[in-house]
Amino acid sequence: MPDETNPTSAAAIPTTAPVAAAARPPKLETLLTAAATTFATRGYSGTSMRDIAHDSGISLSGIYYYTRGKSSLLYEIQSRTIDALIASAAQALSRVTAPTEQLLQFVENHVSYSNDHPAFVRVLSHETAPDGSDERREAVGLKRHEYVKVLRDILDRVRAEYPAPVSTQFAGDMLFAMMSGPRQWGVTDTELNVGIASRLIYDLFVHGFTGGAKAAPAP
Amino acid sequence: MPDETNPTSAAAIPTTAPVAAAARPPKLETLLTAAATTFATRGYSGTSMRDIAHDSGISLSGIYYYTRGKSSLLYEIQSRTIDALIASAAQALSRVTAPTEQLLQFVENHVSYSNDHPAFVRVLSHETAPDGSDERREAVGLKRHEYVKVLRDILDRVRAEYPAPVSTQFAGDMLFAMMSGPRQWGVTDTELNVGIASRLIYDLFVHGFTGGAKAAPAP
DNA sequence: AGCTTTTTAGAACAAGCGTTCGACGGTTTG
DNA sequence: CAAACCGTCGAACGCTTGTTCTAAAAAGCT
Repeated sequence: MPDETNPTSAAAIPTTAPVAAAARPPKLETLLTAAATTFATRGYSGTSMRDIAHDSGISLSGIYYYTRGKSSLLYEIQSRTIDALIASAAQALSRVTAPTEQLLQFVENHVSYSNDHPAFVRVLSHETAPDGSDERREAVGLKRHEYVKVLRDILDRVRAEYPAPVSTQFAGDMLFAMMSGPRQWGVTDTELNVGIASRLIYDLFVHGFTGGAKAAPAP
Repeated sequence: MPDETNPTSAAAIPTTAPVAAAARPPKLETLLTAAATTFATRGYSGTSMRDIAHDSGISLSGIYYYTRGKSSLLYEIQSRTIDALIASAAQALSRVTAPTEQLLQFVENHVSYSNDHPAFVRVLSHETAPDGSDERREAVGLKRHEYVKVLRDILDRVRAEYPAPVSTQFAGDMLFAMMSGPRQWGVTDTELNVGIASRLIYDLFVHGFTGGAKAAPAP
């Protein structure tokens, strides 16, 4: 009986495994992916366990063998996603040292991860469990804050080199808004290359729409 | 029997209305406000008609006297909001002529309206009816596009005066993302003055985080 | 006063919800 | 071979959902 909070699944080591063992992902993975996709499109409350069962190919009651329930599914998705995001960012940042270069790395990492796992990131940033009353919500919130803090520290270091018209906190939130967008309003073409998109966001955020030209309207 | 699609409610003109007639808003208004607030906090699917009944003080069945059903409630909220947003923006823009000044006016108008009616704007930008299959969804989408177009035209005019590193469409979406944020990530203090907040967004968007300084990391 | 129209609300409806239960076949263990 | 366990699923449970029905109270009119 596997538990969803199992750290690293002490599965039996296949010493002499069958040769043609297809390397298909374990069912928990399939389940979480299907759930994330459905949550992302229909919303948490708009998704029924029967929807997830249908989309994942697992029977309704079978889901409860792998997870404790609907809210646990959401928690697991959000928890894994923010963990992966933090780890991925840390690795990306270790490659450069200059503040502006680290900023670009952070943006590229976030955009890239969002592009690879759009459903998971969307569920992380847009959904919240109405029922899942626990310290779980706070646990996710805490890690999210940790991730935000990483960005803010970078911005502080950038600010030390160049003048900034707004606070670090405010600028950080705005940058997150840009990176998390756009599934709203005009909906910019999502198929532009990750590197290019990251660069566009970076340039717009750092230099502004007028590209650093001296121009301000009278208040 | 009032109809929700009634254009301007041909109510009887109170020629000699009772003197102490309390000027409390008509019930439809109360209903829509309560529904918008609940939709904004619990989400469309997470909100039950009984929730709305409770929050509005109107009985469950009484709601169906004023509206056709749940999805109609959402449509009415979104439709009224985008209409008001367009009208409000048009009026604000008529006050100035210079492109950058119009841009600031647009931002101020949007932020101000979002501050006055946060629930309505949130429902407009974040919620969508899963069931409300109709030309209604497209009707709202069309008007939304109209509103987006206003911003893009302004940006085009700004671009004619100053060089811009990104496309008008992309920049417009990013600006909307900034203005619609932040109910995510770090959650910037929402209680800062509307005028100041608008100015911060404007400055960050136009001049960038480095305030127009010459600085770019090596790619 | 009566009569008609507008507005309210309790009760009930079928459908869908999250979750649990008990049993099934298949593999591993003794 | 029997026993224990693992993974899986159909069926059912109690409860909530959006919506409708019916009737009674409130308001307007003559």
